[in-house]
Amino acid sequence: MNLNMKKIRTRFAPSPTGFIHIGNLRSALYAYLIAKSQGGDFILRIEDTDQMRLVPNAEKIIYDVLKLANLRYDEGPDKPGEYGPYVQSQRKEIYHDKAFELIRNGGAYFCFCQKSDIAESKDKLHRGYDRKCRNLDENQVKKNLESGMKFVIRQKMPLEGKTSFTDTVFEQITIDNSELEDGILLKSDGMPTYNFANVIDDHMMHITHVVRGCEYLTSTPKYNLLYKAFGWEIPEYVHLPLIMGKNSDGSVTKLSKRAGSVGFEELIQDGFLPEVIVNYIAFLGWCPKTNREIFTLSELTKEFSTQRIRKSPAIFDYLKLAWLNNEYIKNKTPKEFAEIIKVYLKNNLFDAVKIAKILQSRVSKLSEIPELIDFIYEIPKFSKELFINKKSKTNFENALVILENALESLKEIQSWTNDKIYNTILQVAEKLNLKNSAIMWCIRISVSGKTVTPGGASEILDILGKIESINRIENALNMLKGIKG
RNA sequence: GGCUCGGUGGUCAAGAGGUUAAGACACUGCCCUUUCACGGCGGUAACACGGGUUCGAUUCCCGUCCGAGUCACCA
Repeated sequence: MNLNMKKIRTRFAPSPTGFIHIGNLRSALYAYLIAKSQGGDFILRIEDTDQMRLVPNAEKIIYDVLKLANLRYDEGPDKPGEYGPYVQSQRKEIYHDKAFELIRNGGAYFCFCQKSDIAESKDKLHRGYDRKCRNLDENQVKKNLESGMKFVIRQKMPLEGKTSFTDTVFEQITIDNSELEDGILLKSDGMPTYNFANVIDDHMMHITHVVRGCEYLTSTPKYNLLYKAFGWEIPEYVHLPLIMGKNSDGSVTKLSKRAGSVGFEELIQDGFLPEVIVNYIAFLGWCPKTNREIFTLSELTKEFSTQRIRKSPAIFDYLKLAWLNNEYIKNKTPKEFAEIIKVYLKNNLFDAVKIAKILQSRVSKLSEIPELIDFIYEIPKFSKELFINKKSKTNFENALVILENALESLKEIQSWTNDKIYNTILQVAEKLNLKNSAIMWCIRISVSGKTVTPGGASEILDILGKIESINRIENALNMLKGIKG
């Protein structure tokens, strides 16, 4: 790194709306990666200037999500730094001062129009505010202010010319100034709009790289005009391609509550591992030089480069996320996985590590677990038709013989281990001159009551233990004999 | 509608002025097998369209079409 270069500082600036959706989190991730890959700082700032949308407890959710995702910030509301406070509602005075400074230097003006008036003055094409107050004479402004009229402060846009800037990802962007509205900087409740606060804060917090979704691409010239009006240096922009969701009608739109409905916490609830979500979203809009797809956060930090960020949007794919989740699950030791699935187990009467082992290759979302293993805790009522299997050639008659013989041999087993159980079953098959799978099938049905189970017959017997296994097989036998068990 | 951006299989996504246009997910065939998975080996499937530039364009340029974003006292 060039020693003359400023230390990189990026920020994640969410609104406390009660949840963090995946698109936001990806912005946070990239901001983190950009800073950390070059030894920079990552800052958290809460943008709570919309008093109408405040959600109680929402700040905590932000902290929790970042913690789970392991995106550690160097400065934030709960981690004081040099440029606080890091919550916008606590910076009201700063914005106020800056807005007035802008009025003094001609970059902004008071507007006394009512919201309702403006709505009427808009033409059919929604061209925005008609700039009625832009040239109010000073005395009138003074009078209005003194009489306590509500006001708003608007940015004074150049009426002609163009504004361009260079984005790290999208390169040169040019917008006609005539497209720019005299947007509101300070609202009538004294709070700044995002458009104003983000510029003030990014500058005052020494943010060097503004990383955000490209929905902000076309409003960036407005911000640059603000920087210019203050005489401030414009930061580097890294606008990210949008993450899209598929709607039920097949159309594709920006990921939101309506489309795709993915919040980070929701995915966790669903049973996706936090590190998997991070790994997956890193690959939505970026990829490394190689074909490798599994990366830890610190590996991503080493590999990340803004040069490889794509411009085109990506659709969020649950299926691929599920695949990745399963890859991670398979890579864990049974003991590690047992720890993770603890909360999904009904009780601890059965060995969690053994259960973990049979689940690892079969689970893509943790939330699938209870249904997969319910039979362990309580065997469901099942029909004896389940004993009929074409492929293993089992039917009521031979099932009866199989179970009787298996029961006898299993009872003999002293050390109840998977290997021992497995070999015993093979011996039964040999003795009866039947396929292994015939014996396996009948036993598995007997102890699980299901045609599809995680794990095979011997693993299940191993988990259930000798007493429970024998008991279940006896019950099955009775059922086959027509005696109600 | 104006403005801005984008367009490689269904999805993610490499790629390069000349390639048999990678890889992954999904789908699918076979093998393995103790059901289902896992694993192994295969398969189907893509450069939106039309003009240029060029010996040669999917790659560069222009137009068309399609898609998305934005146009709030939301961020």
